[in-house]
Amino acid sequence: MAENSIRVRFAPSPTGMFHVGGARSALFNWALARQQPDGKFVLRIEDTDAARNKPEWTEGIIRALAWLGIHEQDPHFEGPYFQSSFADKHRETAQRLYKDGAAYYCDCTREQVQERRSAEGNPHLGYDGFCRDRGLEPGPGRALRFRVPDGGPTVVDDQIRGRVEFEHSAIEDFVIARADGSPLFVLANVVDDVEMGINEVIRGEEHLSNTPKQQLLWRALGRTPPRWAHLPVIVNEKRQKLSKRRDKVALEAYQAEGYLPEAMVNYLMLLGWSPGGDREIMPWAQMEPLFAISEVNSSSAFFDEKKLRAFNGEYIRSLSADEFVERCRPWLSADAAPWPPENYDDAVFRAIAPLAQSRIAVLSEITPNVDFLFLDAPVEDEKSWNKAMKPGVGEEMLTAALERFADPALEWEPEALKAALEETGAGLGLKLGKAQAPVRVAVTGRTVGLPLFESLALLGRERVQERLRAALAKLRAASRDTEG
RNA sequence: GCCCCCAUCGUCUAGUGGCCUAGGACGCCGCCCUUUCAAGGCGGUAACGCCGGUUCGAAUCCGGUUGGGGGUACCA
Repeated sequence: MAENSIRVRFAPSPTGMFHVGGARSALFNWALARQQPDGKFVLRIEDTDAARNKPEWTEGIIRALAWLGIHEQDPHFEGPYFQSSFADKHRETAQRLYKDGAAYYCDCTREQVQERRSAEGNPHLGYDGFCRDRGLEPGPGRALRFRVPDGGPTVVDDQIRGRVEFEHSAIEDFVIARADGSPLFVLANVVDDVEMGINEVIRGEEHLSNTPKQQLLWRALGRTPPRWAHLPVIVNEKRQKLSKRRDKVALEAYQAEGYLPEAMVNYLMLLGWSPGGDREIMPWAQMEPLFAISEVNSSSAFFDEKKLRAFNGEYIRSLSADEFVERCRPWLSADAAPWPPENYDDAVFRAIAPLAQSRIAVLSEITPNVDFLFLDAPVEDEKSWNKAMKPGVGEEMLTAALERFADPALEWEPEALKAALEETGAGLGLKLGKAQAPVRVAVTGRTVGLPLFESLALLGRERVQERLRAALAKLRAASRDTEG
């Protein structure tokens, strides 16, 4: 291990979904690791909870990281390690701390502490150090507590926040191992970081209050603490930390909607950091060398999906035609698409795709744009229908169009179709904008969509005529109903 | 309650004492282009929370205040 090279870590606990905040954290860490020839990004799965120990959770994490561009095969990647596999080391370290006198056993129950504190009139204060000097031996019901130094503060030097002081009087003698000997997060985390030679810890702000405790632990272990950096939290519209219960935080959810990883990465990097120079849309390769942890903002950032969408649209438009088609594939597949799989025609899709590319902001929107080509009948959208098929326009226009389209001399290609519809519309005193509406709804089911004449050309004369006739029939049936 | 963090347009940010009558982006609103809708072009809306100081000069430094947020477990 190159002694001076950076060793950062990303230490998620497997919960079955990958949090966007975690994603940003991972990205920041990754950039730092990649900036140095021997820099390492260590993935450590914090699976100490038995309930959080499903193998598929871990696979999900690795898959999500790969989606972001953080690949296991990259030489800067190390791991994954599993916290659970270091359990012996954790217990051993707890014992060492006890033997050194840095920690002591305590048999106070939570209730006892509460009672004593209430008696003092300070019910909100934490543990009171009752067992500090009782010299308790290890035994059942006895947890191990860290002896926080009496006087003075612990100073945390944070790369983002600067110097943060915590008075020791405000830090209780915290538990580092439960009565059953199992270690707590605060200990396990430090032991692992020590073991893995982590020299820079970059994590969410919610860990800032753990930091003085951990720094004390590093010192008690005779080690130099890492450099710390606490990232601002990502918040929702109500300015609360994003929570998986109430907010859309799963990276997988965004992926499923058709957000491109490039766009997500770009957007996430901008949450708390900026490359400066009025630049925002910037590929990862350019950001990576520019990123500096000390430039990260210290105030919380709202996760603005609208802006993410805009970025995504930008990235979609920058795709080549072929790439765009490939990226759309998951939404066209038999199990995802709403049409009968046998109706799908790749050549037709390839022909229409470029027209859709500038019109969608997330990939999943490709489906409603092209479904009319592969569905047996267009979707029924009442609002569209009512808007386009107004009396005096709908029936007349459809009738005229049908008549015009029946002319075998009419070339079935966009330009000719446009001219034809312009002409039929003019015959009814309608501009093209008005004239095309009933035809569009009859053929595609919707009032908005891809350019109409290309759509008609691709659908083919017969199917267009068929749909026009069906629409007319529906219209006439409806008017008979109202008259009768 | 206690500890800690934070504070520039609605949002993400640029800004590190004079270049700021505060720049960009998203959003929103107009206009242009136009077969619908987008895309694109042009233009507009809108911010340094408040009060004191320091200074010849503060968005930038200091103190306070207010307002947000995070943490307060034998969770991670």
